[in-house]
Amino acid sequence: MPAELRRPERTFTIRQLCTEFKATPRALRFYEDKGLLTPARDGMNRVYSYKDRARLILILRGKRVGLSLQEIREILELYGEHDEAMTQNAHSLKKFREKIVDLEQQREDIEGAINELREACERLEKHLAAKRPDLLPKAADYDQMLRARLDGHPEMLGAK
Amino acid sequence: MPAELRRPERTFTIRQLCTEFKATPRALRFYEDKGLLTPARDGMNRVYSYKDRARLILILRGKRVGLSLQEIREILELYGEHDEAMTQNAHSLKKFREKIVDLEQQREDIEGAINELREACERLEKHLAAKRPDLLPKAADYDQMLRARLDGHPEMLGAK
DNA sequence: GCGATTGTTGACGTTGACGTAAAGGGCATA
DNA sequence: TATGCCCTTTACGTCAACGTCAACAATCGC
Repeated sequence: MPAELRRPERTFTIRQLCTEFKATPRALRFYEDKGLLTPARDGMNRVYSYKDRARLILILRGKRVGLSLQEIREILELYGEHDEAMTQNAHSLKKFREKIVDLEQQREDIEGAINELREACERLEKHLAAKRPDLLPKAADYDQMLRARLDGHPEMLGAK
Repeated sequence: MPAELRRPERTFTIRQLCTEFKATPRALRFYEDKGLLTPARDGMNRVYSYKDRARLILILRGKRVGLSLQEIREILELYGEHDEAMTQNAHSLKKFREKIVDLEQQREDIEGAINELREACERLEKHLAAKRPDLLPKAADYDQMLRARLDGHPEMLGAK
């Protein structure tokens, strides 16, 4: 991650975050509406801190693994005030454990789905290779795709 | 898997499948509407074959990993007529490969999310243990949850 | 000063995946 | 015969997660 981004006093405009993470302003405002983000203001304009940016990363990842905004908010709130009503934290704990079980199941499902898709691809390739080899996509296309994924945010690869 | 369920001539009512997989009749009819299922009929009533049940399992797993019904249908169609328009299959192939990359990313995300949730749980537990040990859930609860998951469909554990 | 760009707040529209209610048929049990 | 229960279809409702559009403010370059 570039040192530039790590400087705690660094701030971001809504558009900067949007282009960085391929989101839309509407989405960020929506998250704010739902209480997942609370950027500062400069007059009317939103000013996102480095912490806000970190939260956004968590939000987006949460979404990718199928969490609802509501669930994501619960998780984010854990990083906030630690000395709230304890019963609520006990409740969070329970829900988190449930979610872990959920995610482990999901991981298994994904393994299975990947395997099935791989097999389906193999069958399709054989089928195509036999009858219409001209339609076979080049291996380069796949490379291209992979690179496109990694290009965007290399710093997220090992992000904690 | 009980031999009973494997007998190819075995059929199921809508309600049987619903209770088995915790779905609703509305959902199954909806899938049928969208072309993902095509059960036989006995008069007006739907009669699901063993194959229909297998498709349903695939549908539900597809959903769990975040596939849309549309995408699931494409996959299911692959198991059907193999000699359709080849260009369409070439298109499917491309989309499948994209989906695989997608799922691999998702798997990474899930790993990360699980780790974070585990850490969060640990922090919470320490916090609670220190201040309100009475609120700590028993380990037995977690066991209970795990068993509840596995109870339902033991045959799905190794399902292909 | 003017247009372009980027920002703001509503308010309404959209899409996917169903839920729900209405209206009815078929069969069993009391 | 009536009371349930489960099945059917058709049609409208809902919820999340935004998209889209309108109307307006602030700032930048020229």
